[in-house]
Amino acid sequence: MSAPVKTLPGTRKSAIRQENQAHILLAAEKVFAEYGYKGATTGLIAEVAGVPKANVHYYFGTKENLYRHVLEDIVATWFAAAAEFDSLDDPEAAISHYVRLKLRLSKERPMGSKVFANEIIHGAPHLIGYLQTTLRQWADAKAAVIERWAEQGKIRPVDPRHLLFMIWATTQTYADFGVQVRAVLGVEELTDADYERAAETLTTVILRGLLAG
Amino acid sequence: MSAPVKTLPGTRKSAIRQENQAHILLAAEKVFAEYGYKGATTGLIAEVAGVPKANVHYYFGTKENLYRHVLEDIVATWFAAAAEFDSLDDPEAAISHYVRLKLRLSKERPMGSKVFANEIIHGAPHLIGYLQTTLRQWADAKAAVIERWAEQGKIRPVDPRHLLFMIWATTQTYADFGVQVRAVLGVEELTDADYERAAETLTTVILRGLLAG
DNA sequence: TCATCTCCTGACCGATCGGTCAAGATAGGA
DNA sequence: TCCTATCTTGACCGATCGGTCAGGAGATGA
Repeated sequence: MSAPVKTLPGTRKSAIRQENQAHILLAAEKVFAEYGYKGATTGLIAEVAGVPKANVHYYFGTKENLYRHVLEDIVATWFAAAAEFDSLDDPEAAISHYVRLKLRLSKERPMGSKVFANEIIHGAPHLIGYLQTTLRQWADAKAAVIERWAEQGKIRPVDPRHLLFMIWATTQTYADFGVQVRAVLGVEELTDADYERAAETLTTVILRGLLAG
Repeated sequence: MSAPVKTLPGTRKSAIRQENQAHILLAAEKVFAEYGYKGATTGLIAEVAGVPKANVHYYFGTKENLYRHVLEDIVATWFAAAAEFDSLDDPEAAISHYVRLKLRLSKERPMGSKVFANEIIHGAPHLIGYLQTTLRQWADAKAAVIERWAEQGKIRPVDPRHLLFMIWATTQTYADFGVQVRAVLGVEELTDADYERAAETLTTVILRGLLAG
């Protein structure tokens, strides 16, 4: 009776609401990854999720808002994973661990990686703030750790940020450019052994490239 | 009077035709890179090219056909560049040369790289044949060269294809993920010095990781 | 000069998409 | 049981987009 504020109904989290939102989010991640933001249609997302199109708009309002939720979900997952980087003092263990972690994310959540890649390629209109604040600070912190390793003689001097780009690029390529990887390897799908081989190659080359002596 | 075949008029290359097509292709590469295939509109491409929308369709027929031309242009450029890889017997010179070459392409033709990346991320519907034939054969040939290096003791044994993925990913990330790179480095635009620093880091880490001893 | 291509372009069309809406179905606490 | 908030859905709408077309403007060679 008081203020008829135009919010999405049901801010409270009913069981039905939570479950439907989760289904739609999962379908949206898949469709956004496969067709891009513009190419994805709310109708197709609804179809994949197994609900009428109006239902998608009932729960998320606009396509833009749904996309934002998908992005936030991905960023949160990745950021949680990134927290494990500096838990170790030993560069060999830390980098090896981080590379394998990122590689596992590429394998288990390729759709999320593709949505993120798409967003960045197109200028990161929704994530530019995140890149310039949170991610940059995170990278600064990691760079400090890497530089300390160099000072302590644990690794050779290296530009820490370019090293980070290197790790990100080499691990995410197995998700984002999966089709190319499969074509070159001549396989239908990457097996656990393929991923292990990738992890072995990446960690070996990078660590040998970094470690002193 | 004979066969009224429905082809695009003027297969002959008039000066006007060539110039207009070049303008439109350039604009299309930019718009496709920025907005993706679906997100790009023929109207915007026309506006960027400085011609009426009908003119775009006059020269290229469909959006799909225009996109195909843009892709072919990019693939041709990249493939021409790739030919320089095995011109050298020395792994250090060959890899260093190839990395710097790819990095220069990322710097000078980032839009093309983005269009290509977009195509691959979305499953490469137009390039799957190219990936499975031309690119795969090229990669096989390069893999043989790399394996010979290992047999000759010039480098340590390494999976040659994963090494290629590594080089591709680390160099192209400076074009495709340019926004992220700039945000982390805290700069408005990458300078020649930034690219030199990237080249130095990449070649150093990879070569130290590869070379024996 | 005339004929005949090629080029140019505003106006238009059908299809599709994001989003709305009204009305019915359902669930659950009092 | 009844009431109310939430959920569900087909039908619909305005906007936008790819593509078409008719007809005028230029160019070119005979």
